[in-house]
Parts: sequence; structure tokens; C-alpha cells
Amino acid sequence: MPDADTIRLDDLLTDIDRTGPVPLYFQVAQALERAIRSGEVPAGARLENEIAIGKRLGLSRPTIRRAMQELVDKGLLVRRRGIGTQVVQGQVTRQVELTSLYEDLQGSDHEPSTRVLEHDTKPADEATAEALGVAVGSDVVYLRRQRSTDGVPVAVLENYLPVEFADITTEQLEARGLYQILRGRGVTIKVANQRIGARRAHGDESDLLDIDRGGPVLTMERVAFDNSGRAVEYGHHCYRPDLYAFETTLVAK
Amino acid sequence: MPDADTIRLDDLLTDIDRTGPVPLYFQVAQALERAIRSGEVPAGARLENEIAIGKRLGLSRPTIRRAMQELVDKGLLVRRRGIGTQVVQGQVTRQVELTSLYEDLQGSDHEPSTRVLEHDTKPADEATAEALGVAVGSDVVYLRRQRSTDGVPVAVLENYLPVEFADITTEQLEARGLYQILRGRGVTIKVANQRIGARRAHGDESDLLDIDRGGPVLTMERVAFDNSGRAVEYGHHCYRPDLYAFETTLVAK
DNA sequence: CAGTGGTCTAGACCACCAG
DNA sequence: TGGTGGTCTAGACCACTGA
Repeated sequence: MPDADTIRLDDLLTDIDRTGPVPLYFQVAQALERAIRSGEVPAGARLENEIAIGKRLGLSRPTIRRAMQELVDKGLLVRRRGIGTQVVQGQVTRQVELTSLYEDLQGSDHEPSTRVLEHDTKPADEATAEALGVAVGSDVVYLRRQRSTDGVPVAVLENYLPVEFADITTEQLEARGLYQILRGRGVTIKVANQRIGARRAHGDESDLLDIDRGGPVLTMERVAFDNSGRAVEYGHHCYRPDLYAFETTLVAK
Repeated sequence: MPDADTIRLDDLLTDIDRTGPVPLYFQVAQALERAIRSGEVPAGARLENEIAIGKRLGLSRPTIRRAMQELVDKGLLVRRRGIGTQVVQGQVTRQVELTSLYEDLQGSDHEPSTRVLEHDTKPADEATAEALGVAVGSDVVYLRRQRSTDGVPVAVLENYLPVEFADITTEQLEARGLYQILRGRGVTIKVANQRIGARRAHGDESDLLDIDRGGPVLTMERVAFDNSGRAVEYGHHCYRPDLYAFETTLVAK
């Protein structure tokens, strides 16, 4: 039987739009997430069972279940068989997104800017060829950029792209993030394998990041694939560790 | 119509066990993942549509769909409406797991070992209290450990646990990983928020990690929650950057 | 024992894409 | 126009939990 502390979701979810293009499960998930983040549904609260919520909203159990699964995957909810569903105690759980640094910085109310340090077409070395799935020595686009936020340098970005992107201009790169440019050309990044580490700053990196020579930098190496499964970007980047870090939410399966 | 290069999955999936406790979707996902990782289903290959696979295996479409969704979430498959499902081109896609460093190292054929540097009960400072959801100044368990693999130091681990775990012994900590000990007590880690960064080594860290004084270290801060949504571990760790890095697969939603 | 989430089925309609 | 994945329904049975 539902306990006294079970949260009911009456008025939170009255605005379901069955005509629009937004999936029902998504609308429910969004409304519930909003209620949790606003504190309307407090941390640790126990939710009603799936059938009851479905009945109240006039939706089937699978639809409700899928909505809740979204929030489980985001680390906001925890489910236990025979027990029920509860809100995770942790404070505002951040979301990991597959975005570029540019959009990351945009989202946090800062004004990102880019200086293109190098922009060439050159033959692929072994690592690049392997990552992009092209022949060693075949042409690839090479980019080296300095990324700043509010005028302070944050990262040095090195990227390799397939030759098909040779017509991207330096002006475009100074105005927008790489992923935004790719999306404008109909290329959607769907999957990325990345590796995060640390090392000393090399060569001109200390000057470009305005840190001590040989000081620590945070590094990220990434291979990104589009929605057809093809590798479209390979990069290794380094970040000023006092200005940037990677936040993640992990969920056990 | 299916192209000539469409992969059929006849013999790969003949061993479905409907009686055992293993979910059907999981059996299918596992068999398909094995086929992909072994190269039997090559990178870039196009799979049959969901209905056809279901018919061949005698399973419903939702079950097949869920199996494929597992692999999409792992970054092994990419789906496009109106087109079909393909294997991602990238080489062996690694899996991010919510495990402790100890199990990480165990899995990679090395012999991890632990030296306990400190093991106390002490009052929680503000950050710890906030992370664990306890009152400032209330007792928490504090651990500081040096983790090595094949005798080489890899990390210095600092952890805070609720007082309920005060009876964990130093002997246990030297023999097993923290998450293994917790699991043995019926505590399952379900969600974790973590932050990965870099900085200079402080204090005795350079000695403990056998690196240069003030050299770069990779850092990770983590709050972990059990299956009831309660915070059960807060830690900040540092790693030797030449011996350890974090690998992740991100999937756009 | 009753209540919960975990799994599974057999359909249905739709949006999108290629030819 | 035909084939694909994306969504949704209305049931069903099971495994696990707690009282």
C-alpha cells in the first residue's frame, strides 16, 4: 500500500499534448524532471507505482515506464523491484552531454571565442588514419585552435577531419564551434569514444594557455562518429585545469 | 528491400534459452555484441530490420528492439529511421563501467594491491557533510589508501563513508576494493556523480606516486549512491597520469 | 499475502527516407 | 510507394519485497 510519504503527481502532469510531435514519454519525463529539480518532488521521495501514474494520466504502463527509465538513466531516480521508485538524494545531478567545448561554454553564460592557429590539408599519420578509417598518407584536414572564454584562454584544440570537409573556412571556425559547423552540413555526431588524462604542457601550450612552463594540463582524446557510424572527427585537446573539468553521471546497469 | 550487404543473423542466435533466468533481450544483445566484437558482423554492416529478426528468432518486436537498444546505448550500433541499423565503424568500443579502480585494474590482468595510510573516524567538514547528506561535525569514516598495480603506485585514494561503516577493518581494505566490501555488506552502488580534472601533486603525493615534486596528477572526485538513493561514499582521488586515464563512450540521445 | 518493478507479447499507427 | 525505425496500447505472467 502506498505510504503517507508517497508523492502524488496530479497537477504536475496536466499539460500533456497528444497532438504535437513531442513523444508522450518525453513530456512526462520532462515534467517529472522539472518537478524533481525544482524540489517540488523532494530528494528521497517515493513515487507512486507505474500503473497508478499511468491511470491518472490516461497513459499506458509502457509509456510511463519509459518516461521513468529516462530519469533512471540520468541518475535522478532509483528503482527496486518489490519496493518502488525513489528520487536519488544527491543534489542537482548534472547531465553529461555529447557536445563540443564551444557549446559547453555557451551554456554556462560565458562568451566563447576561437583563434585558428593552423588550418591545413595534410597527409594522415598512422594514428589519424586508424582513427578516421582512411589510408595512411591520404589527405585529411588539420585544425589547431585556441579556445577562450571571456577573453581567457581555456584550451588548445587539435582536430583531424576527412578531406570532404576541406571547404570549411577559417572564418566559420572563428565564428562557431566545430560541431555546429558539422551539423549545419547535415552531419550529426551520434557516438564518441574519448579518453581523459593529464600531462605536462608541451611546446607553446603554456604560452597559449597562459600557465607555467611544464605545468599540468587536462587532456582529452576523442574519435566521433556520425549517425551512419562513420568516423568524422579525431582530436586531441588540452585544457587549463583550473578553468575546466569533466563532469559525469554514471549509472550501473 | 534488404541490400546484398545486409547481415543475416541465423546461426548466431540459435541458442536462446527460454527457461532460464536470463532475459531474452539480454541473450540477444549479448549474442549480437559477441558477433560484432569478434568481427563476425563487420564494422559498417547493415543489420536486418527488427521485425525480420524477431520472426527468425520467434521473438516479438519489442524484445528485439530492446536488445538492439542496449547496443545503441553502448555505442556499438547506430539507427536511422527509414534507413536501418548499422554497426559503428570504430574499432573495439570500450565500455564505461561504474566500478572501483580495484576492479578496473583486476580486469586488465594486473595484480592490484592496497596500502592503508590512514583509517579513522572523524567529524565531517562542510564539503563532506554536504556530499554524504549528514550534519556538519557528525562522525564519518575517513580512509586514505595507496593503490598499486604489480608493485607500482598508481593512485592515492581519499574516501569518506557514513559512520555505519565504522566496523570495516584495515585488513579488509588491504585485501579487497572498497566497492567489493560494500557489496559484501549488501550495499550496491547504483549512481555516481564524478568530476575529472588535473592539478599539481601536493604534499606527500609525489612520494606516494613516485613522481616529480609538483608534477601533474589526474584527479577524480566522486559521490556515489546506493540503490535506495542514499549517498554512501564521497572521495577525491589522484592518479599517476602516465599509468591511468579515463575512457568513456558517449552516445547522443 | 498484497504490492512493486521486470519482462514479454501482438498488434497498431506514424514519420522519415529511398527509389 | 514501400520499407524502416519511433511510438503507443492493453493486456499478461513472473520475481522480489515487505508485513
